[in-house]
Amino acid sequence: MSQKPHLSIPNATISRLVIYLRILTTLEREGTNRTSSELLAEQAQVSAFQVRKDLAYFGRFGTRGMGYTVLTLRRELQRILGLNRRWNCVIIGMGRLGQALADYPGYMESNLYEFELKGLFDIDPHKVGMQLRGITVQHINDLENCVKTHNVDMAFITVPVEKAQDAADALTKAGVRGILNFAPTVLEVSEEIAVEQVDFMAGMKRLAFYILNPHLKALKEDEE
Amino acid sequence: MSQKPHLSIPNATISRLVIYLRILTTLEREGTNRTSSELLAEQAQVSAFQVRKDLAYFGRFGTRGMGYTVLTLRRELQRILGLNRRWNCVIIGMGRLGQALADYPGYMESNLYEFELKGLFDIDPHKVGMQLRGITVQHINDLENCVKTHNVDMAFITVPVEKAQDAADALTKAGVRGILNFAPTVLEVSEEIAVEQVDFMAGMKRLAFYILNPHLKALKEDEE
DNA sequence: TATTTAATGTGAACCACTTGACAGACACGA
DNA sequence: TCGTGTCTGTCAAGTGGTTCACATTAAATA
Repeated sequence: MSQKPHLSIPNATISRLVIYLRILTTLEREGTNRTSSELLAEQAQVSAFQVRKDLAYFGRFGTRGMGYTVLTLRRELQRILGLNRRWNCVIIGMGRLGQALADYPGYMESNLYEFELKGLFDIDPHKVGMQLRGITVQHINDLENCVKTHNVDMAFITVPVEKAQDAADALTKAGVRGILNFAPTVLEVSEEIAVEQVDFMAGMKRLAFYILNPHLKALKEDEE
Repeated sequence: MSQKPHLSIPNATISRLVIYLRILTTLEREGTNRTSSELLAEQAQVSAFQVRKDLAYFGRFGTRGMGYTVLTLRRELQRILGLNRRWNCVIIGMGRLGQALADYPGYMESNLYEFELKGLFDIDPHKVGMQLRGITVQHINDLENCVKTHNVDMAFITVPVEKAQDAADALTKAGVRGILNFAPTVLEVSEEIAVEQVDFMAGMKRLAFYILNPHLKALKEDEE
């Protein structure tokens, strides 16, 4: 029915919802109509309890005795995660990683379009003016203007680590509501701005630890 | 003193250790000699209790009344995480992302060298033979040979999502002990192989949710 | 050497998340 | 239409991680 985020929802639940959605999208593409908490659990490598519990935070989506309709549950998860609307994005930092992200073809992966790049930014005058996917790289000074005119919701920070906090500050000032931070540092931002971290070097280091300590095998994922 | 991983150590603790290590490395570079749980906590955006508890899983590294010696604690964390040795790595999938990773300059970031690329692989004959950072791209069939001769510890999977499980299977067969998976899918691998996920699209989707539900502001990180 | 100060290390309390078990509800078949 | 089987939704129990308070210990100073 309606969105009813109770008192609190585990962080890990959100990560898993993203995984369930991915599985459902694949099932749908394969032409499967029905599924169950058991099957979803197997694919996501969690328990069936967990799947049902995760879904229960947001409502009732199945029919007892029958399981879930793939199409319906996929739609519901998409709605819950906010992926039934378009999210306007910008990239800050047009180094190698920023360019790769700008060129990434998979932003509009589902039937409903999800993420759209509205601007590319760098501080280096040599980078300004470059064209990527039909978008011209602008100077960081023009960020605020772009955010206002295009209603930008979120930004990806792909600048060198020592510039990441500056980028976050500029984004805050410009009025962005969420940041996906690829720089290996903990950003300081105001309460109202959501931050998610994507850090592959940290992943490598965790991996090193778990290879050395196999008995502490990761019990769950999170993410990122 | 010695590594003494008790019964179990929280997953999140390992993620935080990586962050503490990063902070200590920066402090050291800035010439700071001493620090405290309070200061580390502030930088890592966790509580001082948490810092001390996390460290306590592995031993005693500070002096009461004084705090921690940056140099010592940095070394200890490096040892705990297994970053005082070299890790031999390969990349599977020489698409855009694989190439960017191969070209990444920061693998040897600390005084002790940590990660070293020993091979690059792809299934596409057009990619085989390419040179990146002085390494020649090989066909996936030569993976096992490379793993054996170079004592490869871990691999990065950067193939398209539908090929990721095949890559994981090949790596398992070749005898790799850890996988950093960039493909948006949950890999099925044997118990003994550690897997860490790096998934920026999942990060974007979580971000969308948290922008829509600001009151559920992420209380901690885990990265992924 | 005694005293003071300061910040660690840790056992216990607390809280949140996961696991479990089962009642409830729906579809299907007779 | 009634009975049966099945799988969801959820309340309760258990586990694991975080928070807390404080005793402990080391350095500095007189």
